[in-house]
Amino acid sequence: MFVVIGRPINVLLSVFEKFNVKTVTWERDTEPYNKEIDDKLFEICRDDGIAAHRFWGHTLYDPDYLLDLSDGTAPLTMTGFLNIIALAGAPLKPVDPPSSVPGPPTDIYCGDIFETIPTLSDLKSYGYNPLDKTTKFVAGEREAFKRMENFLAQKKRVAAFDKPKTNPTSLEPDTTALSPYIARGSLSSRLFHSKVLECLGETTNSNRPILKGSLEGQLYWREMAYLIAYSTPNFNQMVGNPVCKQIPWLEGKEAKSLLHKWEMGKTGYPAVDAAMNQLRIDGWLHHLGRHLVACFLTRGDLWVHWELGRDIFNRYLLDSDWSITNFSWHWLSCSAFFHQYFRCYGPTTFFKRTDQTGAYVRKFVPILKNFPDNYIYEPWRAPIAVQEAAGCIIGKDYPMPVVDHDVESKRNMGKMRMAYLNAQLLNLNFMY
DNA sequence: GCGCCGGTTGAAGGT
DNA sequence: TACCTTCAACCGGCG
Repeated sequence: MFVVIGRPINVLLSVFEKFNVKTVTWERDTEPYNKEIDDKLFEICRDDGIAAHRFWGHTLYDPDYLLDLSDGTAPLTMTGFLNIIALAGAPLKPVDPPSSVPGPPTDIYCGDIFETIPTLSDLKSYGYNPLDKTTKFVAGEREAFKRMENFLAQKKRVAAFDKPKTNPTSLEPDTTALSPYIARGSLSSRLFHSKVLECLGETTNSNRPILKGSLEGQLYWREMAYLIAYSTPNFNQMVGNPVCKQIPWLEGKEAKSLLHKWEMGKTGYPAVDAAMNQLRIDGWLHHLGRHLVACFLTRGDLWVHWELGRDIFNRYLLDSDWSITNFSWHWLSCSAFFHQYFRCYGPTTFFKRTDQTGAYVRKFVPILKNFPDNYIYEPWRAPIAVQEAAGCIIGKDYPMPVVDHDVESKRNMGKMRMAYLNAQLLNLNFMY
């Protein structure tokens, strides 16, 4: 592997010239930035008489094929998406790796090119600004395969897997935690899909219903997010995004201050703060933990713009993924796909379902570790004597709640109602 | 235009 | 324990 650094088209052109390249193959990508490079490169190859072969490899299906099957418009519900999948047939199979590849050219220097894979420090001089932290996720394909095989060896767990029922407060991930490997390309979605079916004794040809919460269903959620992200203009923002509800979120100074408290785990709600601390420490957070904090930041409590929360997620998540992260923030903020804004996650109640003693909070907000169970999710309600005994005074050692959830969540439901009404009025004005 | 239905994962209070 | 209803009452798609 060579790593070449610079503006993609520029460095590729210099490599083409240097090695007198006749054929180029590459993997296509759905994100706007890569789409533009893909198309430009394809044109350049065509004009220069270089054979160009580009393939979809990151998703189960060729997104253009799925769009053709759905009249050019991506379905906005999972049910609609699965109808398209029923037409599309089985996903592409993973391809075996080649048994051998040609050796590298001997003379490889052409500008900023690394003969071995550069380290993060090497990249700092190019403006890359990595977080200075360690993670328990070891990088690489070997590790990805090991984790996948370990999970798939638990056949009952694989067969019974139902994402909404997994435990967000488990101290070890209750889900596969393969997302960093899939997002970064260490584990192919097609390989994982075929291994899951193999493990369940299923074939891609049988006419089984696909359960939305199953492992297979999860891969189809990913696929749907990619298709929508691929085919929706301005999908990474609210303005100019045709599927996104226009909602008057907080954006300025006030939003920045609330956002910072949220990011740093200082909202005063232990469940929210524990989840945000895990996000920053581990670079990973359970799906439902993400739901809790994303709802809290946006429509639930703080009314901060989802784009700001999305940026924080992308900074810390090892599995950050342009399509999926944007899709999910639409969902949680009730900006698209999900509209039942009156269903709101409770910052003091949601984690209690799976963790009555607050073990998760005690791990990730250790200042609270000596609070009794009945105050662990609302420590400000503890009598001062209890706070003193726990060695943590609320308002001094740990913040008071940044907002009153009972008041703000109700008020925000009213704001959501108004925003939806305004959207309808705008549509009417447009029509008449 | 209207009504009906389904929508991956809420909370609280039931059986 | 697993499932039910109610609460505030949404959207998009379909007939």
